[in-house]
Amino acid sequence: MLGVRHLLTYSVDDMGRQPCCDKLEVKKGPWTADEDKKLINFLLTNGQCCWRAVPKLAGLRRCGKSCRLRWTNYLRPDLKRGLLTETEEQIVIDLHSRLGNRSTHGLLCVRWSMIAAKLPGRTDNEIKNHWNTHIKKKLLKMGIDPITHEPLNKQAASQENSSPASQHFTQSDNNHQVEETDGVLNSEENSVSSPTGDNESLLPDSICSDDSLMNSLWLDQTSLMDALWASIPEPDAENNNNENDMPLSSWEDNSAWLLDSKDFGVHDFGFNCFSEIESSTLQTLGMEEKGQ
DNA sequence: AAAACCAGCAACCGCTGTCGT
DNA sequence: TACGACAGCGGTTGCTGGTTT
Repeated sequence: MLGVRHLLTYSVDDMGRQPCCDKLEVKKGPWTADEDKKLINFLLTNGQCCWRAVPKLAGLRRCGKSCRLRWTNYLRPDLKRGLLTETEEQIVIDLHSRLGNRSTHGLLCVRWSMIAAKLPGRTDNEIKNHWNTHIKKKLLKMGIDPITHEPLNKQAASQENSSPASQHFTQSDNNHQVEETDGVLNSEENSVSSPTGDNESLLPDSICSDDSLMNSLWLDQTSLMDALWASIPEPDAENNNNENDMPLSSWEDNSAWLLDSKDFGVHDFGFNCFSEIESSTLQTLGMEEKGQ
């Protein structure tokens, strides 16, 4: 880290928070194949380091943040490409029902990163996009509110009653309805793992306004989540019947999309064999991070 | 054939948490 | 303890390609 950081020219005048990049000279918009090539070459050679220094060192006129995003969401070799499978979708829906709408100040807040962590090769951005474009509509079509995961008709009825407290007690019933309707969600698990109700929106105002109580609820759920995640199978293990979803055993397998890329070839990156890089790169990444 | 509309996705923006000094 | 740098996260935007009129 220090090795890279000393390359940056800070001065006393720089005191105060700097913008993450020089807005005037930074390029925005879609990445070109050449930029991708530079970034990949740099990261494979040097490993991930201080992102702010990456564009400078890699010869890119990009914001460090932009480089990180491009790498993590698109260029990372261990990414899966293509649409989410049915199994993956189900996991996303299930986790969303438990993690979604977690809010500290009444703001919508979905833990996409936590969901993504359970889907190897998928990024939070990808899952978020897939949710907004596909799953949301799917659920609405099925008559399920994508935010609360309650059946829409039931929600409308409870809204008519306009009693927030009454919503809290409809959760387990709703889960059963979901199972009866489509069989997608395992409602028994849902109800067991969410004894307190998952969504703040389902809780009475009096409870939501009680910080200490909400904290304890959250802590309970956190431990529950640990147990839950341990019980969730890795999607790959289940998807063997799907030809598009064969388990990818190695970096090389996961990089198939790179080999197929029409924009640039493997040799453009300056290396010939991904498998050689797989171990060395990962080692480098780890060592570089430690060494910084 | 052209314009309007729509859906999907990549990328950006702003905020927050963490770490180092 | 305060402050700045940085990485990471989630919501939003805007571009692009496809479809409909």
